[in-house]
Amino acid sequence: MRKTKISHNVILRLPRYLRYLEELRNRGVVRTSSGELGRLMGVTPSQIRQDLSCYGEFGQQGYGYNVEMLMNAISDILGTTRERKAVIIGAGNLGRAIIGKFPFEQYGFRLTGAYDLADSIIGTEIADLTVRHIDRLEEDIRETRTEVAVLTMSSASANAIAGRLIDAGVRGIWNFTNVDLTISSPSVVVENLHFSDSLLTLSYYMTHGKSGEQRTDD
Amino acid sequence: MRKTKISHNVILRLPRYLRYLEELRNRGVVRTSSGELGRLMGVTPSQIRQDLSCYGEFGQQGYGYNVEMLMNAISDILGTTRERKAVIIGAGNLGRAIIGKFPFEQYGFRLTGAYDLADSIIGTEIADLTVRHIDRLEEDIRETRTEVAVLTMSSASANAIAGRLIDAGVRGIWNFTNVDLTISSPSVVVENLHFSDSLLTLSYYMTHGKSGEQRTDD
DNA sequence: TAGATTGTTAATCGATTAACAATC
DNA sequence: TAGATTGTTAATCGATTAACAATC
Repeated sequence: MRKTKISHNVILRLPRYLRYLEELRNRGVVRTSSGELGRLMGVTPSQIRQDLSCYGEFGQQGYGYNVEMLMNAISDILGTTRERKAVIIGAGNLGRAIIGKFPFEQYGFRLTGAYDLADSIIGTEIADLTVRHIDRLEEDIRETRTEVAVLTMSSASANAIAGRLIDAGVRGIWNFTNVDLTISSPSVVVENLHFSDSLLTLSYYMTHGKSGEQRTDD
Repeated sequence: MRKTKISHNVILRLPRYLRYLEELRNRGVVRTSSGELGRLMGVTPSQIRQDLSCYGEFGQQGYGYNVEMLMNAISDILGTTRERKAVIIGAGNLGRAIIGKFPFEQYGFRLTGAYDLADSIIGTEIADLTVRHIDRLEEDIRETRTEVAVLTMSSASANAIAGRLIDAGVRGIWNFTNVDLTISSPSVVVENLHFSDSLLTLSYYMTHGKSGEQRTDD
């Protein structure tokens, strides 16, 4: 049964399923089951079956799931099968790391431009991109019909740049800056990767122990 | 009333509260309320009060919360008030970005070492750290009693390195590699920052629309 | 004082888990 | 066929929201 409203939690688990399925495939495993996958991932078989049932039927009674098929299904659900053009704003170390190392193509993205405003960086080549001046941003986005922007510049200008991007037609923002963007347009998707929130979570669990760990003083 | 078992969701919201409180303080706001903060953040006042009540009482009836005081309280809950030594493994672009830009001190961390295995990188200086050969890892960690490691090297060696780190005494791992670490020790805390999961989530919402958005064809 | 807002208890809502008939 | 495992419905569990007495 396909659900109309799918919860955020389900969606957050999909990439993880994909990751583990990939691992199975790389090990040469052809077929799996909710039981096996659940054991591997530390989740209940029920949850896996429930999650998948939001999108259709991908298994077979008595058999389980074909690893390759399920991977393809989830990839498709995640939308990696359509190509989306992306630009990256900020070509400092973080921007360069992402341009150079992150496998955008694997997830259906294609990086078509990198922008910065430092003269020392503009014109330099990273991977096969030439860093351009940020003044070109709107023009380029409109011309190439770019849907996605990756924000790797300083937090200070994040909201201003986000506004410009959206005006130029960008529909999705992958935000590495440490601020929550204030965006009025309800159809624009923002995905935040707040390093500091993540480190604070680590700090919390180191301070308090995981899962209500009992404190013993001996 | 202080809760014994605090849910992960609550913990994930704490850094965000802190972020918004900081913004208020920077705007010169001295006092706030669950109502105001909730409007600002897009959460219910009830949730804020419930969340905070897990840790104690921080407000005053009829008044609300003192911004500075609440910030300090949450910082303390998150454990940023104790100093933790950290090393970073992998001094490529991502590692350098983090070493150079990330304000570890603000969150109670102090970066004491950077490691890599490329000869071209070893010995170079980043911020005020000199990159050392990864062979020194265990010795240094033991000597300095380092609690935390940041993994910014390639995914391939992540699990092997994690094992060495834990053997040497590391209790917390901030994992930027694209794999889930398999760690047996139950007291070791791992916080993952999987770039690819994040981008796939963006991809999902761009494909399906946010919050069950209705599709109209005209 | 009157108004505002807390902390907490109760009510609701949603997500996870368990159970099981269907069937490969 | 018998065993395994699905997809789905029902039961449980937990998290969010609402309500309200306490009180600044």
